[in-house]
Amino acid sequence: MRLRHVEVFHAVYTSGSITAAAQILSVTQPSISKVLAHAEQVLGYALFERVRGALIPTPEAHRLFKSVSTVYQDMEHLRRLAKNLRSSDESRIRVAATPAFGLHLLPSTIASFLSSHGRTAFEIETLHYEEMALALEEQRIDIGLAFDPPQKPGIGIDLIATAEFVVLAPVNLKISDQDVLNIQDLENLPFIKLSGRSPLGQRLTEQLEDRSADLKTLVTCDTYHVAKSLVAEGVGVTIIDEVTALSAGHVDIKIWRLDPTIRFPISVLHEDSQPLSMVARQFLEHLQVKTLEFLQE
Amino acid sequence: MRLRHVEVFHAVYTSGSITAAAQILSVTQPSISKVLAHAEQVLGYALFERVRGALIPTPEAHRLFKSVSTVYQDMEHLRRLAKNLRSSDESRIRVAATPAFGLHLLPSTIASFLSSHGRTAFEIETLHYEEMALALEEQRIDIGLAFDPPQKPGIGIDLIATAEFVVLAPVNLKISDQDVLNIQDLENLPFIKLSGRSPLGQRLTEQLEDRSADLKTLVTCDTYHVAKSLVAEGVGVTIIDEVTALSAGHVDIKIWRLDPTIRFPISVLHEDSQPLSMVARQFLEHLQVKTLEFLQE
DNA sequence: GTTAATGTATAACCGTAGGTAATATTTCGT
DNA sequence: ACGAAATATTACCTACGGTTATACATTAAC
Repeated sequence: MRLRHVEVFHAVYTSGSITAAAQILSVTQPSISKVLAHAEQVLGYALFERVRGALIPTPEAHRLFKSVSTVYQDMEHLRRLAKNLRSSDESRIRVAATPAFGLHLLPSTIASFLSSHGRTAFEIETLHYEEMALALEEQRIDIGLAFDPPQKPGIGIDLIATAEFVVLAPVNLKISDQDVLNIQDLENLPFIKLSGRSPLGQRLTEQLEDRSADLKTLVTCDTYHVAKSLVAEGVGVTIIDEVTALSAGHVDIKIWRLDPTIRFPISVLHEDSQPLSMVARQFLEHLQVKTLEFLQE
Repeated sequence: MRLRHVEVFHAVYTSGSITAAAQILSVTQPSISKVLAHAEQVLGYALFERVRGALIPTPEAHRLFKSVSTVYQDMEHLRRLAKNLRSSDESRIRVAATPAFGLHLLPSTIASFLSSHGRTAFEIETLHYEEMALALEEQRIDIGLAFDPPQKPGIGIDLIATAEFVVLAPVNLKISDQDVLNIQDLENLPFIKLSGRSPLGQRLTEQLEDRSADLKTLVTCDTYHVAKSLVAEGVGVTIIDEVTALSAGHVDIKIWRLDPTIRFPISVLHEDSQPLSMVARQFLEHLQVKTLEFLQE
């Protein structure tokens, strides 16, 4: 069984038709017909039942598909990695960040870094954590910036700062006279919750459970800026990371500190086996300074 | 990057030489030279440094190798699966069992099954659990027989019996006047421990820790029959599954029941998506009956 | 029932990746 | 200096996977 057989089988199985598979793989239909027939011949059994023009996968095809899929995906992964290894430009920094950083802190940091380090090229992506780990493995990015990322073999994590959760509420909503709130103060207000899918959302959910807070969750979302916008619209209150909270555009919103505080790390991710370039390390220094400044406001 | 590039790169990287790689892949040396050169050409960077005849992997090669390995392994897995799907003989039963079952209970069960079901063909393998799960996925076997197997997606587990741990001691060793022992009775004796690598060994280790038993472990081993042989040789005492304990050849060994008992399941594994043949289901019936008989002795 | 539309199979042809054998070249050990 | 061992180069061949053109089968439309 050749790789081409795998690719063709995968395309035919997922598209359900030889003609469609041909389009996916950008070749002509007879080519697919022939390769598929050849595959069935070397395997010794049929992969599809040709019944009245339609292709129906045989039981064997169903069994094969799972394994074929992983081979196919791994091969894609390998191809991307191989491609990204080609161009290693020491004066270019490829950064990925979660949306929380990407929308404000990272751009302003890059702007000030560029003013002192003239000709450095940047590539920026906003990714969620899972894709970030993959992008690092594939060498598509040099550095990732995220809250509280889970450990992964082959990926190094450097702590650059810690931050805390804060409460966001519409500016006209009077919750308390104090400048700090505790979770109980929020119990009767409409609450906007961070999804448990992200590491940070998970950490918050755990903490809320530990403190047996009984919040009235109205909306759940996984991008922190969305939660912030909802608050600005007056939908309800939320508990959110400081970085998003302090980002530009917080008219109509009041920020309260939380008591007791819930802290979390801000970390930089990079591939263990790939030493960072000199510029990249300088940038990380700069990022740390700017982050600390930003949080002190 | 074609699959052939992956195969050739993998062979050269692992063998460290083009000539050796050619032997592994059963082709001639010039072929490898050419394919490797072609791979480097399409990738756009060198994979090996040709320094005085020797091939030294470049940093890029090291980075690629990990991904290449998984593609390679997945492809092997797929090829075996594809091959095993070819020949599905309804009158043949392919069974794998851990050594504990394989050495006595399984052979005697098959013998008695054959006397009533004339022309059934059997294929038997003894495997540890991890390989068993793989063999099921690859359709190399129809049924697996194991103690307390961990759940795995796609693999069904049927309980056929439960058994308990017993103490084995050399026949001349006087431990207690009772017919049952508790763990504390073993505390000053040389102990032979089951490795925590197998599910059963792990379960035992946990139980011993829960009961804070302070045993003097002299030898650790992962095949239960080895522990039994060590006891027969007078090396020490062990706690072992009933099935191994009751297997043939237990002269020189005394079996004690344990109090309180530690029970564990005996289960049959099979692929969820692959319905068992009629004969296979009859065999499982038979196996269950024989197992229960065996444990009642 | 004929026709149009859509999808698959077959035929004839072709370029190239990947195989061969034979030979040159390089480096190491003695 | 020379033989042994590994890699590179050359010339050649085969078959896999591509092409176009066309035949065939099934469904939908009228």
